[in-house]
Amino acid sequence: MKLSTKGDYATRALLELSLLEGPRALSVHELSERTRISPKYLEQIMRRLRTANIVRSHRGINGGYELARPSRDITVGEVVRLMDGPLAPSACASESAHVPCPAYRCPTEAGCVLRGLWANVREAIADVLDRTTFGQLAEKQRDARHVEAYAI
Amino acid sequence: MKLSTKGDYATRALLELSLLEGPRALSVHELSERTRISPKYLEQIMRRLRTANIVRSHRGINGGYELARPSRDITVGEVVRLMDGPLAPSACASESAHVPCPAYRCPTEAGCVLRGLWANVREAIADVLDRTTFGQLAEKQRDARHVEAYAI
DNA sequence: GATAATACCTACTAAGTTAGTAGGAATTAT
DNA sequence: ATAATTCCTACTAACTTAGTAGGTATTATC
Repeated sequence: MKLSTKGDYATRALLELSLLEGPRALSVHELSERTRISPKYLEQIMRRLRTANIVRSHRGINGGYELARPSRDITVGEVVRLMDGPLAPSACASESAHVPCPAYRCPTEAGCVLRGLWANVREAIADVLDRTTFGQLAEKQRDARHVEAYAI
Repeated sequence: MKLSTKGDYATRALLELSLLEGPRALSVHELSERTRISPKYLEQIMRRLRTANIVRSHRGINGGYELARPSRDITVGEVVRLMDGPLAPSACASESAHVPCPAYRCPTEAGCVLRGLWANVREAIADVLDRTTFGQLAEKQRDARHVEAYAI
């Protein structure tokens, strides 16, 4: 049930953008330094986020990427699905990319209790990821740093 | 967040064994016919389930595999972890195979909000899979067939 | 005691996926 | 004009997956 580096890195980059004050853009170069992600690889990830309309870009010198929407309107679920595919453990239990059992690996679709189970798992994952926005994550991170600063 | 065929097939085979009346064994040959899983591949899976003490085997003619414990004492979570590894999307959020952030891919462990998120996902998945036993699944499947029989 | 069906074990492999890297074209503020 | 940027396609090494192959050990039955 592992996340790929693409999903991992995409969420990190978006969190970084969400932490910026106001609508500000960062270049891949800056983003890669802050997140320690290989710039060329991060570049691919950012472009994919752009075509999905999660970030938008400005080209040329002083170019970069910024969130296409307020961070509170971008869910982690949306991003993970984009980078890693459907959340369901099995294609037969997927909402976004359903494949009927006979076309998948099940010999018998009717009354497949396992499908019900995988659907429950999918539901549980989606419940967490679709309710979590980058706005929430950024807020939490800012709070944590605040506490840290006082603790020193 | 996909399950591998190993995890998929292992749960199918165990459900098949759980559906048997009383403590009865099935050979890999029989199991593979019922589940339509390649016998040689299924054999490997069954042996792995044996070393994990989920099934036990009898060798020689009339040999086969049977559940090592009552089906109500075998959880899906146990089986999925065995075949597919930890449930957590990220190693830093894993309970069974934790890897601290700095040793993983995070530059900064302290106050990592993403780790908290992945831990929530792990928790949600474990909640479903560790509470579901093969006894429950078998019961549901029997009920479903009952209904089906009446419906005809 | 021979036979046949079984579990056990190790090794191999083809195909697919992952996690990048390489190199250049188009764009744009200065 | 320059330099920093995004954009785009292609390539690749390493790893993982999903099996297959071939043989050994065991055991109920005849």
